[in-house]
Amino acid sequence: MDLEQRIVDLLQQKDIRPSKPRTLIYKYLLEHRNHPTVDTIYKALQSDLTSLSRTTVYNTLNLMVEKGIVWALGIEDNELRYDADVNPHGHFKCLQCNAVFDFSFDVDTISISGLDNFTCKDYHLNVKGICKTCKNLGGYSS
Amino acid sequence: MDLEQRIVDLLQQKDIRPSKPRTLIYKYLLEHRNHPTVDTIYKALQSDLTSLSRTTVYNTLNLMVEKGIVWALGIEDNELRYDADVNPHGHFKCLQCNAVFDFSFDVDTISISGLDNFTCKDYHLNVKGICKTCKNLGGYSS
DNA sequence: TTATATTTTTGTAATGATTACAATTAAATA
DNA sequence: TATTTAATTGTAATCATTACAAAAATATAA
Repeated sequence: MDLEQRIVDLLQQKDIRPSKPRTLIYKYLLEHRNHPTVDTIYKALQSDLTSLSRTTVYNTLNLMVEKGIVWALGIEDNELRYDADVNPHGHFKCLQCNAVFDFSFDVDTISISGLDNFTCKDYHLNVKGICKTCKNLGGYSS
Repeated sequence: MDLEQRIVDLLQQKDIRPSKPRTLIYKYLLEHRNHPTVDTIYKALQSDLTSLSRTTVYNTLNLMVEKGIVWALGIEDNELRYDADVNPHGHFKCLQCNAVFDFSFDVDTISISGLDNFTCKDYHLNVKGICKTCKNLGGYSS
């Protein structure tokens, strides 16, 4: 089964009617794991779907976040970024070069206190610091 | 030593000149741990400092975030919230009542992969789910 | 099929948080 | 005191996001 069909199946399974814009937007997210913004997605898809509206990108992403198949990331604090990976995972942001790196962590190993009897659905770990490359290049004190 | 003086000392130690607005804003954050917005802080301090400008609140918070004594939280996705607690800690957001709860976790117990040779400065864990109260009240399926 | 109802998409206008900027005020230094 | 520097203020601009109504597409019923 090809990718397009698998996307259609997933959307239907999540009660999202698989229209052309929705399928394309989700496909873009699957194929671009660099946490794109609404504008990036909108501009990238204009060649495939000339009639596409920016509002549709917003509507679609909001719907998918609501249905739990997309994450909205508050990495930058002026605009949201989107991620098709909804498994527990984290984002490291380098304070020097501002690059964002994905990393994985094991939820079960975290000893959390203060959430007894809470139902936890998704975990998102944000870490800030200096990435390997910037460390090697030097120039950052402390 | 009283609170005011301890705030002045902290600010000076962080190379922030302890002006009246800055001291008051930081004091407000210390005494209100409910992740206030810029507007909440601005309105609350108007009675103490009638000349206070919204821009000053923005400038001050940005400065303190930069100096590492305040966190900017992307809990709501339309506006930033601020937190004087800069120790590793997490925020739980209830998907039903939208309340935000602080919780603590032990950084050292997390098994992270993908950040070898990265310098990690601060850790922030975001969890979404259903809080204890909403669970007891029921009405949320799945 | 055809008609009707519902959902989706679109484009423009409005909203609202945040920043830019220049003028004013306050504080530090000589 | 005079002078330089830093902080504060208020207004205007920016820009991501949402509201809304019209148009288009899709589903349902006769």
